[in-house]
Order: sequence, then C-alpha cells, then structure tokens
Amino acid sequence: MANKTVRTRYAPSPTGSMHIGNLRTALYEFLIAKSQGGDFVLRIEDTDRERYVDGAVDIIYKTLQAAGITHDEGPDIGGDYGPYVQSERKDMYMPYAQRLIDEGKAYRCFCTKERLEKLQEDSVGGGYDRRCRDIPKEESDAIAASGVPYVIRQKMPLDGATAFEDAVYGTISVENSELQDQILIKTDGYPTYNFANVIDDHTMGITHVVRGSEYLSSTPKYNLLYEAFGWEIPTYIHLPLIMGKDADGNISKLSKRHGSTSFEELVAEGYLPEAIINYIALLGWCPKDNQEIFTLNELISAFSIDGISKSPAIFDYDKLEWFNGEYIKAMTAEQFIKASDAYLKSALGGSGLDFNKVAAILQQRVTVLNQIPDMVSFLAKQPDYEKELFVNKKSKTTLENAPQLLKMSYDALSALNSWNHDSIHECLINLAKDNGLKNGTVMWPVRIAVSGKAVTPGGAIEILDILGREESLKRMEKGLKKLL
RNA sequence: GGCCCGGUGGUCAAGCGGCUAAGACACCGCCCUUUCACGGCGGUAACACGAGUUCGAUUCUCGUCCGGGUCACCA
Repeated sequence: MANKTVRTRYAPSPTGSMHIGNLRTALYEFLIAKSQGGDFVLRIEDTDRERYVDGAVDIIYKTLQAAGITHDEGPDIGGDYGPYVQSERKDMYMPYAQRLIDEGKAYRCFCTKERLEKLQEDSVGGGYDRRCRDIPKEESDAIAASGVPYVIRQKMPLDGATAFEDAVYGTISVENSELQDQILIKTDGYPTYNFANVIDDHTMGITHVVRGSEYLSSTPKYNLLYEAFGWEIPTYIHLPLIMGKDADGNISKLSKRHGSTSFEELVAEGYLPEAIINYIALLGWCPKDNQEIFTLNELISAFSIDGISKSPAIFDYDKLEWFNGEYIKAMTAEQFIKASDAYLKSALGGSGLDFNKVAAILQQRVTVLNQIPDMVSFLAKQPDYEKELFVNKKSKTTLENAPQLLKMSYDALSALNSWNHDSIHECLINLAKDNGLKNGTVMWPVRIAVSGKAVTPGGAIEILDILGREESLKRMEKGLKKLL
C-alpha cells in the first residue's frame, strides 16, 4: 500500500478492427490495474496518418465496452493526464527531442530515405551508418535552418550492454552494438511510436507497461530513452504471443489466414463477448486453482502477474467454442431467446412458428449462435430426404415396419383433441406401451417424417408441437407416401 | 543471417529437486435417452535430445536441435 497507484494503459492504433491479441493485451492491462486497485487508461496512438482508418476509434470504444473492459481515463471521458489522443499531443514531443539534442544525446539526421534504403540493401543487417551523428552543432543548425528536411535520432551507446528486468521474462540483456540510433522525430514532425510511447507513458504516470513479447527486443531502446531523460523506468510486463496454426500445421502469429481473429468477427459469428474474454484470459495466464469459468470480476480478484506464462499459446477455436457453449447453457431462457432471435428470424422469419419453443430445444445444443439457421431451417421448409432415413437399428425400425409404425402414429395423433407437448407425449408413449414397443421404435419414424433429417434439435414430440397439427400431419402423410 | 525469447499429451496448461507428472478442450468407449446434444463414468496420449551439478532431475547449469519474435521516417 506504500507504493503509488498502479496505472496501466492500453494504447491501440486506430487502423481497423480489434485483433484478439490486442484485446487480450487490453484485458491483462485492465486486470493488472484493477486487481491492484489501480487505474486503466486508454490512449489512442494515431501518429501514423497513412494507416489511419476512419471509424476505427469507434470500434475500439465499442469493443472495450462490449468486453466490459472499462477505462478510467481516455479521450471520451477525459482525465488528469490528457489529451489522450497522440495527434493532439503532437506539440509535446519536439521539446523533449530538442532537449536531448541540446544535451548532446540526440542529433538531426539529414540523410534521405533513398540513401537509407540503399544502406539497408547493401549492408547485411547493418542499417544506418550514423553518418550525421557527428555533424557539429552549428553546422547542423545551419542546414536545418536552410530548410533541409531531417529526422531526429538518439545517440545509442557504441559499446556495452543494456539490461532490463521484465516481470515475466526476468532479466534481459542486449548488446548496445545491436541498437541503431533510433529515430525520435520523423521528417513530418511527428514522433515515432517508440518515442511518443515513452514520453506519453512517463507524462501520464504509467507504472506498468504491458505489451506483447514482440517488444521484448526493442525494450532496451525504451530504457535508454528513460535513462537519457533521467526518468524512472516502469515495470515491464511482456505477454507471450498468441499464435495460430494454419492448414499445413505451420505456426505463426495469429492472423487472417488462421480464421476470424478480430473481436467483431467472432461476435458476428455468434461467440459471446463474455466467452471470448474468458477464453483469452486463460491464453497465457493460469489461476492458482485451475478454475476455468470466470466472470470479469472473478478475473480481477484472481489475477496475478506471476501466473502469466512465457511460452506462446496457439488460439484454439475448439476450446473457445466449448466456453461459448457453457455460457449459452448458463443463460436464462429469456436471455437465450434474445440472443438467438436474429438467427431464428433469418431461418424462420414469416413461418409463424413459436420462437420461444424453438429456442427452448436449441439452448442445450448450440455452441455457436450462427449454427442456428442450419439447425432449424427444416422447420420452415422440409428438405427432400431418402426413405432410408426411416431405417434405424437401435430403434428397431426398418423399411418393412416403418409404414405400419408411421400409420399407427398418424391415426392416433390425428384423433387427438388438443395438440400440445403434453398431449402428444402422452399419445405416443401410450402407443408404444400398448403395443409393447420401445419408445424409440414409435418415435423414430415420426421424427423422420416430420423433419426429414437424421439429426434434429429436439425429438419427435417437440417437433410435432412446434410444427402444429396441420403441418405435422401433412408431413406424415408425405412420409407415408414415400414409404409405399 | 545477428540478436532476443521459448520448448510438459493434438491444444491450453499445473508443476517451481523426491509426485503412480494434475486439470480442461479435442478424440475414443460405455451409461442415460424419442435422434442429436446435454449430463454421468471411463480410456488413449506428454516432460525435445545430450552432458553436467546432486543421494536424487520435468524442475538447476551448459550445449545441440526445434519453434517463435525482432532487426523501418509501422505501430
């Protein structure tokens, strides 16, 4: 409690949809802050106007909201450390860069892009040759004043090594000779991501920098910047990457080729936000007691940094589907009716069928909402089917006995006074009992006749009830004809 | 290629010097059952390899191999 408040930040770039990897980073940042009573900040990093996508900021807000990841400060709600959009902070960066120039820790580089590209090609992995590093101050000022475009680079140490402590990976050390003189300010006056990041994190009082492990090898550069300014270095928490496996079994960072990888896509397919969050919380982190189903609040209280793993995790759609199914089963009937409504409409719109009844037989069987249309379309329009469907070994039905069986049920059913679940159930069960037959022997032909499918959500009774007397009997007549 | 990180069943993973090496998903079998599913029960399946430290290594060290990441006026 003696320590200052934990502050984490999620700093996405508005370049499109929200990738699962980014969402997981946001979630962990949120959890780390909240589990320690800290604040979670949202900052939009839009310094790359070439990749900027209109509407992407809205997607970020909507995604975080749908996921339940609420920020304490951000562009939309303000806070004491604003502005929270990098482009609005543009003027903040140059003074810091200038300060470094004045202190001899940074310099203007007048090299053209063309020259740099050439250097890149010629020297194998060598990169920039630091040609402008030692231009005298007066000369540099003069060239700049004459209007020659330039970038500002930081002078990296020529020898030695830079080490830092990561909360999950431990001590990591990199030779300074590996580090190039990094660009702080671009020709267009905008800061580079790395530079803006450090300035913003420091000025916003961020205590824990959480990000994917792809930043592990560039972290020394950040450290050198903090050191150049004499600022306190934040706690680094690098997260193992989320990987995908393609059709050939090759593994790489999760991307388009691996299927749906953005939150919106997953939601559009019928995965529930809570299930997605629950699943990705466990991708790279493990609670002390192996609990699997978590609400967001439970995650907050269970989360601890030492449960974060180091090795990359492959995104498993099967496991996500399982979580989704668990969440669907845990819904109340009303919640499920609401969640499935759009899918039901697309398959049964205008059929006049009772969606509530349909939803009831679906809830225990659906694992992803978009499976619904295919599962129920037979209710609106019976598919063509082969009479061989009437044959089922376990139910002891054959092409020979099916006609009599079906006729028998048809007669009994058409004599029914009231047509509802209970009356149908009683009718068919008694029919089986009175004739010394297994329930399945009576039910199988009926279900096939009214559905035309080998597998259906719900059994004969439920389908009969949903379809109603007229349609049910009509389908049974058709089945009888098919069998004769 | 240089540098960085990682390596427990197909997947997520527990383990932090001594265990018959958990659990979950997936898969298979059985039970339940008006199909399927749900549910219940059970099963197949793992410490990459080689040295070293130690009375004893999945656990510590080194090497090899494999995998990934990173080397931008992109974030």
